[in-house]
Amino acid sequence: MAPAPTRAPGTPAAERELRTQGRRTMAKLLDAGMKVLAERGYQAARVDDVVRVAKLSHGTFYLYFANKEDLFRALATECADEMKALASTLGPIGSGPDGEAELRRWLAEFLGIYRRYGAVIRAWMEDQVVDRKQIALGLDAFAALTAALEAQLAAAAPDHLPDVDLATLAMLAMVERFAYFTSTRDLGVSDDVGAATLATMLHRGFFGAPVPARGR
Amino acid sequence: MAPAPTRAPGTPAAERELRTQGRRTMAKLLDAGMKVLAERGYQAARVDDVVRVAKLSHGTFYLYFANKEDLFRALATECADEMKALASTLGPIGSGPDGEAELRRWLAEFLGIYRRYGAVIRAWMEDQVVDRKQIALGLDAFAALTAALEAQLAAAAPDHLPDVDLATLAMLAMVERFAYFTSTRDLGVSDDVGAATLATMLHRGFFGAPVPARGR
Amino acid sequence: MAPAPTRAPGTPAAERELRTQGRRTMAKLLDAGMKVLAERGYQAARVDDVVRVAKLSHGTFYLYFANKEDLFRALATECADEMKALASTLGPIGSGPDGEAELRRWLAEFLGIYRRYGAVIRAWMEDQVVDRKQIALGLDAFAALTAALEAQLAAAAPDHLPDVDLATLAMLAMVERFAYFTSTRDLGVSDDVGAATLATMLHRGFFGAPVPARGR
Amino acid sequence: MAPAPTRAPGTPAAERELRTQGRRTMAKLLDAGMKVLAERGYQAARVDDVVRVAKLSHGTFYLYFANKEDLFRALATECADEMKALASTLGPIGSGPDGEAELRRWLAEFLGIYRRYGAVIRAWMEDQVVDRKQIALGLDAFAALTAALEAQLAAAAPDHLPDVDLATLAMLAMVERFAYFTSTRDLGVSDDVGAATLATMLHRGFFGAPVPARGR
DNA sequence: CATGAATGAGTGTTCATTCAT
DNA sequence: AATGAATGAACACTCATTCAT
Repeated sequence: MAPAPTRAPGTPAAERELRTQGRRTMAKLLDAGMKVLAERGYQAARVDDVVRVAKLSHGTFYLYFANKEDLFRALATECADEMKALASTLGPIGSGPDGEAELRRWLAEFLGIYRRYGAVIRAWMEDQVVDRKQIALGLDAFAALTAALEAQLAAAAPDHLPDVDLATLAMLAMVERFAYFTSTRDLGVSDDVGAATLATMLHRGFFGAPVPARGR
Repeated sequence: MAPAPTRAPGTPAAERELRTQGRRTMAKLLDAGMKVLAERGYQAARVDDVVRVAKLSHGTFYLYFANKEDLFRALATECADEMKALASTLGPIGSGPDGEAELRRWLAEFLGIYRRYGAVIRAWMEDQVVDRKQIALGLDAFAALTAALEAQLAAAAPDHLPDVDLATLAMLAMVERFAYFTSTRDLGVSDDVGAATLATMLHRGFFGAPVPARGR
Repeated sequence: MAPAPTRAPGTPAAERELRTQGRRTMAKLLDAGMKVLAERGYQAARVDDVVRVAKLSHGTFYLYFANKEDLFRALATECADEMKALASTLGPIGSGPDGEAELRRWLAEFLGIYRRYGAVIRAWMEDQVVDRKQIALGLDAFAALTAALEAQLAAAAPDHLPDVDLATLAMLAMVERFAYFTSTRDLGVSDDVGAATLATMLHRGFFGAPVPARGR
Repeated sequence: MAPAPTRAPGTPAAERELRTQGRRTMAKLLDAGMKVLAERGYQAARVDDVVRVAKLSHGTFYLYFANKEDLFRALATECADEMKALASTLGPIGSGPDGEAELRRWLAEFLGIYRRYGAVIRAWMEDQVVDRKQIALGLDAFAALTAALEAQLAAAAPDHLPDVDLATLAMLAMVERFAYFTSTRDLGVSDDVGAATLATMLHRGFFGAPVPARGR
């Protein structure tokens, strides 16, 4: 008899149960949000842009998200989840060819995530975010990556690096910027080539891989 | 007092001749602009903030700059000049201790510039800038740095790096992010310590410096 | 199931014939409407609130009422009917104890009506209503009350009051506000006590009842 | 030399020092606010309406008030001040002609205040206000009036009233509603006539004034 | 009969820029 | 040379109402 546990319309959809169409609309908004974030950046992203890209009306947006922040928070959560999952997959990186291969594989995966969530990651790195919860999500995700990398770095290069913490930070920064440049500037660098180049440099610079003999 | 050469009020001061007081006011605005840029970031910087920090009125601002962009353009010009000057001072970087020392010196200077103009450099790196002229200024400045670094990198490591272009880009990115983190997050890292750490890593990772033997 | 008499969906139910369930739904909406009106007031009452309280969907509302106004008009009609019925029951109010008793009885009944329809009455008194038809309903209902009171007042106090019209108005206003305060502020005053107090004051102030001798 | 203690533009004017023109504009906004409040009521009052009446632009409004609430708070403060001042002027009200005269004088003053601040007073009485500070202002002002009236009522009629608290409340309510009706409905009742009628009724109903002998 | 979804006009607020003094 | 004041376009968010299922 009771007409089902419907929530108040107007309640952002995170707390409602969505039907097929509702879920499709939500996905449209998330996609559009990601697109707008990538194009305009965090501060300049307008709800207007999002709904235009999603081909929906202004009002519909607020049927699914409490406000602009809420949409970005949802994207940040997705991204943080992916990054933490990625962090857990990093295997040992010795100074030999196997180590470089593992590094290459891992970096390629990172570049893949960056292709979708780059704008979110950038927003974290560049301190564009004001919202507490989102900052926390970012710190969390980065902490996971840092921990994974630092563990391998410490194992591989116990003493030739002046400061493992700082080195890890530098590595992460370099990886992120590299991903940014190769994904936004049209450098014509594929994920695979990018990952390989980056892996080589990092392997030598941080993990103690030997530099091939000069000349020949 | 001066009979003629004054322009109509509203003409940005760049094209007027300034007396002592005028120059002082202009300097106040530039300083305030830099401060606000550093605190708020490019997008969030408000003319309001600038004039409040400069302790001047709203109207005065537009006596000296045609618009917000114009102020930031002026700051960008200053910054580009410093960076190009810095680029021209980079000496040869061999794989020995002299090379590392030169690298360290140069990086320390860069960190110094970053301390004042970090916000501008960041705005360039992070594509926050929309204004064509500013983008051009940034590309120019970065091109100078890139050229200087790439020249030394090519001389030092003719063939052990897969892609010198990309490697240079990665280096620059790393240096900038490193500067950013050490200058904004309170990591308690002095310019000197930072430059030393960074120099060591770069020297080994890019310039072919040998890694000290493992263990001992 | 019923072959013909159903109207196009969207036609407010006032003009449709309702089955058992339909009548139940309508009652739910009216109840919810009254509740929301009481809590939020006329202007702030949202269709959203009404359907949430009624545990029905947004669409359903418009199956029964043409619009928000329509619901409130229905409530206003109910209330006006009750008030007019009440008006017709007021008996003579002499300056003796019988008069006071009659006044007390009548006021108690009024307080009862106010308990359910207070929000509607208040909306009338406070000119919150914009809708012509509702205003007319209110004027009508108040006219009935006024006429009844004025008749008794004129009979009881032919000449000691400066202006019978104005006095009646003042009485009504006082009664309404009294009902409002005692029903919303938690003054812990029961309908009976309230009616008694009010009756005493009105009886003396307007109907010429003697004030008991000072002292005792 | 120091260019004066100017505050940030954008800071609501309550905290800035205003020049002649600024003060004029502020007054315009306050007047317009009062007018709109009276016409539209608290909830329906739009900033748009206020600036249209004041013949100012939208942006100007926010130069003088932090937001809509802030304007109404300013009006409420003015009103509360007037009411508290009025409360302090109420003299003894005996059951003789002098008492009635004092009551009449005081009521006439109240009606005067109501002519300007009626909309604010009504908003308080009718619980239209949501803002905490404004509610507090209203309670304060009403408490002052209540205390003044109650003191005189207690002195004049120590024991013939069933409940002095409730009686005071009823009196106040009646006075306010009376003021409301005579000031909004076009009843053609001047402040003086209104005050006289009201004074007579209250004097007899509450302060124990004798009712003139029936008939003659 | 009922529902979830979508819409768009309306409202409060911010901020770069112009103007009169 | 400097200032206080005014402007209006842009943007976030709400809510009565309509529609497809």
